Amino acid sequence: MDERQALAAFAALGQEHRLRVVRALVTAGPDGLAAGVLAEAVNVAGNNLSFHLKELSHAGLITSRREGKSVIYSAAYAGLSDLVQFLMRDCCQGHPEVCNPAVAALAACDCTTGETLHA
Amino acid sequence: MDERQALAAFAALGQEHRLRVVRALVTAGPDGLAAGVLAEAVNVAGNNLSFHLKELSHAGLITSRREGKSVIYSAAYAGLSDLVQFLMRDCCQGHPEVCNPAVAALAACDCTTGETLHA
DNA sequence: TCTACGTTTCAACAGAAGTTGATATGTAGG
DNA sequence: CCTACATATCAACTTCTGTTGAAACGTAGA
Repeated sequence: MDERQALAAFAALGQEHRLRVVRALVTAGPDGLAAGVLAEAVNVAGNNLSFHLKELSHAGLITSRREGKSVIYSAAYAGLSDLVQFLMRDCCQGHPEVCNPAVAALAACDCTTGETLHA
Repeated sequence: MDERQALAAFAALGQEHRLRVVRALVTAGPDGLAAGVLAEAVNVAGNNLSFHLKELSHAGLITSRREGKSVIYSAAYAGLSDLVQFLMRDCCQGHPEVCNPAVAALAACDCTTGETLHA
């Protein structure tokens, strides 16, 4: 991920409705949510939400697929990871005092499979 | 860190000059950089930079201290960590497939002291 | 205290971003 | 094919954000 992509991703996440959409989609998991369901979840008009979804899609943070009449959106887990990687890369330029708290935070996250942490 | 703070932080990082400032400060380490030096580094007029620095400060991403005539800015490592934690917290809502790539990315970062990773 | 230097504040402007309502596309069922 | 439903697009408006130039503040040395 280069600066331009990171910039787009951060800008996308720096908007209330879009941040809520991403959180809702990440929570929803790989199955994702239909645009209409999302619109209700974040309380945004459908046409307006569509605008934000396009923006998030361009930023590489979400993906979409059609299922019948609905369009299902889901979190782009790879994109989110890349963004974390970008932050980590920045924090690692010889100054471990930034990274270590993040590592500790991640270690406290119990969703890890144990393959990498808790070894 | 609550949503409002995360929102402010993401919005702050979603701006070219501010992202460059943060990267420069993170790279510079705890000693930080004077406002004038930063202005040259990111090629932004002093008064304009001051505006961005205030914004980053409000977002909790940087701190400042006066040293003689200069004002020295440095990265708020705790704030950056909190932001990472916020992303991690979101990604951990029962869906390890998001978290694991991030964990792998962090594991590849060689700035860790080895206390948490590489165990 | 006067001057020089570094930084910040302010008002004004220009441009971008978000919202809204109307309209269009695309899909399924009768 | 026609209708109903779900989503997307478009143009217009409003609001927010970033930039600029002028001026103020605060600090250090003569």
